[in-house]
Amino acid sequence: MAMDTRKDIHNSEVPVLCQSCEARHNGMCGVLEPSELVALSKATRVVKQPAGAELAAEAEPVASYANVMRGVVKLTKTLEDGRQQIVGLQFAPDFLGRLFTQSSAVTAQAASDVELCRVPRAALERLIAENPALEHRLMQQTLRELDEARDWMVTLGRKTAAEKVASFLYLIATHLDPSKEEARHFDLPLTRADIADFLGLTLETVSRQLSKLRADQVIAIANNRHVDVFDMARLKKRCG
Amino acid sequence: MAMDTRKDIHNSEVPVLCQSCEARHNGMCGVLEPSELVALSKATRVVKQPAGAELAAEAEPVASYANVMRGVVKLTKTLEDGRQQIVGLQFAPDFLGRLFTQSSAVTAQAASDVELCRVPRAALERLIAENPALEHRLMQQTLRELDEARDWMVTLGRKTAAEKVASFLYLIATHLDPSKEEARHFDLPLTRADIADFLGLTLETVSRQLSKLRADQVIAIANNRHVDVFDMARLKKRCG
DNA sequence: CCGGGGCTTTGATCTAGATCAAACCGACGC
DNA sequence: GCGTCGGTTTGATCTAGATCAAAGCCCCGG
Repeated sequence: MAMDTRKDIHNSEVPVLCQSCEARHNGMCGVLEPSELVALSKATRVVKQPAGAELAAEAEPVASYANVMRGVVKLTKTLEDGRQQIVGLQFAPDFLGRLFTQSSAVTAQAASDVELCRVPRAALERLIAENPALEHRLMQQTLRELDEARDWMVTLGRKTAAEKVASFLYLIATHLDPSKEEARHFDLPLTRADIADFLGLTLETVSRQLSKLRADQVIAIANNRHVDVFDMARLKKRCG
Repeated sequence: MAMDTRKDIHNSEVPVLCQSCEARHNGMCGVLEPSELVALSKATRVVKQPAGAELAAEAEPVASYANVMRGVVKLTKTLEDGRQQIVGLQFAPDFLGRLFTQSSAVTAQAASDVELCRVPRAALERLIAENPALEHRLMQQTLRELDEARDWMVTLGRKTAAEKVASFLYLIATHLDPSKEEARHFDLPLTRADIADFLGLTLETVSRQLSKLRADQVIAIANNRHVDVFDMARLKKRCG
């Protein structure tokens, strides 16, 4: 079909649900031809999940992959005695799931209310096998996630509590809204306890450090969740 | 060539250097046809580097990728004020390098004496573009590295010093010798200072915890570097 | 045989962040 | 309007691990 070579000029052949989807622009679906997208969309299902919903459990088989369309998903690992660590946050339009293995090594939980586009395992794996460009795109995201995980290892292993909290705020400011490079205003997608689990701290320490940033006029916080960053450069400097 | 379909039965067509190489068995070269291996081997070069040699610098362009053939490579990140974190260790036959980007996000340094098989950027990227199986294999390794990075985030964020040191020893016991699942005897590839940088501790704390494991008869240490694990199960239990 | 330089161990003290405890705040149901 | 409940803040105290300090060990070179 001649149109296939002009997929970026208009998208009349693209499924309605996909037309405004972030994954179509910056996510994995951007590499699919309209015909592939139509075929894939027959197998996908958009689902909404409330904050707190468990999307996949550590060491449990997962029947489907997903793209995050809206909201934030947290990936956690837990030691036998209950100590918990958040090992990653996924924002729209990130791909969600551990490719090529039956069960996930992490627990995935909705941090905020989320909207996911679920893709059955088999359908996606078939498409990957047929279309190397899709695997390439997913490889790119995986490499980015690995870079980010390693950055975070520095934060966990070598930064002070103050630097950790500043780093967290900066991470959210740069990742929450896919349309902005650095957002000055945003709602925190995590509770203080979750932030602590992401930073390797206690919730009391997180709260104290946020209070300090507020006292120092770097940020303002309204309703516990809403953050205004007065001076992004100053916040960045505090990241260590 | 009919032989191509029988590449696992014998390897008379495989370059001499590759025949006993770990990468040919468990590394990325395992997916290459003999003909591809011959072509690739024309561009590769085996190099030895002494412990401490810098193989790639953070934010500096890298001219080639490599496979680790022998020894251990440490990947580090450094904050402006000099605080350092080791964000990964690469053992034979791991692939070394950040695909699809000009410059590395980490510093790569030989932790022990190492032997590398260097592949020029362009040659490998061309081969990847031609052979999706190779990208698939590299994707598998990248996913495994991501899993390991996330496991380590739990260690960094939530474990005690004692658990961190035990976890490090267990990591080495399971990764250093590609032919063994769990080695009871091995030489530590890192100094106490490096171990500290990997665990987010000080070298004094590492030393104290090693002394404690020795006092508790979990391990013995000879010549600072050589470790004997008396009871692997007990070591594992101490990993938290 | 002696001296110096890495690396490591061990000891004494200090402190960032944990833990324990109490109060606060806003939302919600009754 | 009032109690209660999840999440948060703030305060007082405690402790794991950092920091500071001093040997010790091993290897190498003279």
